[in-house]
Amino acid sequence: MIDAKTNPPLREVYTALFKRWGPQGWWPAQSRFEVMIGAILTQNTSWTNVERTIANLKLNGYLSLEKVHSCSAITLAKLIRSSGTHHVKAKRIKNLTEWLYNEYAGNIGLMFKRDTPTLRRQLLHINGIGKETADCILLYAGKRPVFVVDTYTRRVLQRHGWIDDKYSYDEIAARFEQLWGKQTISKRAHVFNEYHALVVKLAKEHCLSRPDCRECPLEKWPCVINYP
DNA sequence: TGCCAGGCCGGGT
DNA sequence: ACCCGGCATGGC
Repeated sequence: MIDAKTNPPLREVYTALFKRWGPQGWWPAQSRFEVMIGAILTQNTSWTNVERTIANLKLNGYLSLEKVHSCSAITLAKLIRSSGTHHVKAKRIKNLTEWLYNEYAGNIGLMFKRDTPTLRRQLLHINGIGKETADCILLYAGKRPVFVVDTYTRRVLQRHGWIDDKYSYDEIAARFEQLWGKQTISKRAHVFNEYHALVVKLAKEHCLSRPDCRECPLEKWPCVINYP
């Protein structure tokens, strides 16, 4: 007996989303360091505000590890003001760069030679980097096959009755990761990259702005609860 | 105008 | 083990 709760159609959902919108080209950045900074800046913050910040950092020549590491947290905070909670985020970014220098001599290439479980554990030890931020770095800067679970992912899954709200981050990620378990690492990384980006697109451009959900790519799987 | 955005931490039960 | 306030800007 297969019910949607224990066996949600996550593969079919991916197919439907990808067929509808195609590849999303995430993460929008020109370097791995830019991905890492962006992952912290976007915590509870809209991407348009982060874009402003990234542009400002670039304009002032602060989009390099060396520069960010050598400046003060106050200086950095002023530069990233448009992302909100800037004093908190300046400290978090400094924590990250300090760790990069202490652990990897400021060499991001060296850092990404680590295996995924070790690297994830290390990232989670940095104050200001939680599971989603760590996984964004692993997936979008490191091409590791980890699934990023954000609030949009939870909402979409809940809305269709595929999870209840007590599911942990790791349990949800494992559901996705297991479904592509037999694929190669690069194939999984590619799918998880596009999948997360497509969920964000679905939530932002459909579910949030159109509660009626007409033309929804997931109309084959009707919503069972109202969108929160 | 008030509410929210691609979270996370620390202190309190 | 949960629950909650704080952080803070810019867009609708």
